[in-house]
Amino acid sequence: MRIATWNINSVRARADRAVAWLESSGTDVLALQETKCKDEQFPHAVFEAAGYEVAHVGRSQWNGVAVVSRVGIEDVEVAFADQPGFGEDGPVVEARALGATCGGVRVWSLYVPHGRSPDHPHYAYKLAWLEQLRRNAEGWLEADPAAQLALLGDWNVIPYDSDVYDVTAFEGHTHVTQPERDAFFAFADAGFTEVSRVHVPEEGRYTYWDYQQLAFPKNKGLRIDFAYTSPALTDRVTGVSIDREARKGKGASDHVPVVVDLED
DNA sequence: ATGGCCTAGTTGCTAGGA
Repeated sequence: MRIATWNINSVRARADRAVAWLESSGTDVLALQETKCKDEQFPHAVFEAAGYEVAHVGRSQWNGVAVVSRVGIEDVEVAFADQPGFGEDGPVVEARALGATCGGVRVWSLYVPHGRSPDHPHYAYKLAWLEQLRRNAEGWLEADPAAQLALLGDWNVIPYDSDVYDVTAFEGHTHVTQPERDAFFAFADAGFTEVSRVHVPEEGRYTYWDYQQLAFPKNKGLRIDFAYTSPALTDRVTGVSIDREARKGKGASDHVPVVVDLED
């Protein structure tokens, strides 16, 4: 089975591109982030015509996450327990996490809050969000140590200095602060393995390139999209790839898919 | 090659992204 994660940066603008990629890559389950639409606006028909079922949560033009699958979708959750919210007029739970069981694997599509700047309330929200997700993940493993869990998504954290083209460009910014990195690595402490690092250990293998200033041709990117797997699922992983071909051409998302292969 | 921001809504500017 082949599973993947991709921040699509508007599913309405790129539904055809996403389905073409699903078919050409032979992907069975895809976690999408930043669909940027409400549920009723999601282009279901485009995916269904290709044989994929869709579970989506989107409440506005912002955020939005989905799981699409051709091996079934069961037990959909549109948030994790006690998922922190954000808002000027009181916290509102955003469409940033969706869980679904596909082909026996519990897949979570995750869009971690950006943080905006280290002194912005969004930054505290980001840390709280990651901590509460990690508590849930620990609980899922505690309840079933043999659970096959995949935490897939745009983590909005640059774990190592080598995961950015020039770390000095991020001084004073989010993504590289120690609390964010600690929150990211806490999932490893909880028993999960970030399998893209295992199979794609080389530096300069980014998953995101800004649209501006020829960032992609110059390979001035960030590595911020990751796949954490539980021990039982890690045992099944045969390979991981980052499909930078998907960044090419007019109309590309600024992120590319991270693909995880599992033995049957 | 891969090419000098993009998307959607409150549209002709603004917010958000990283």
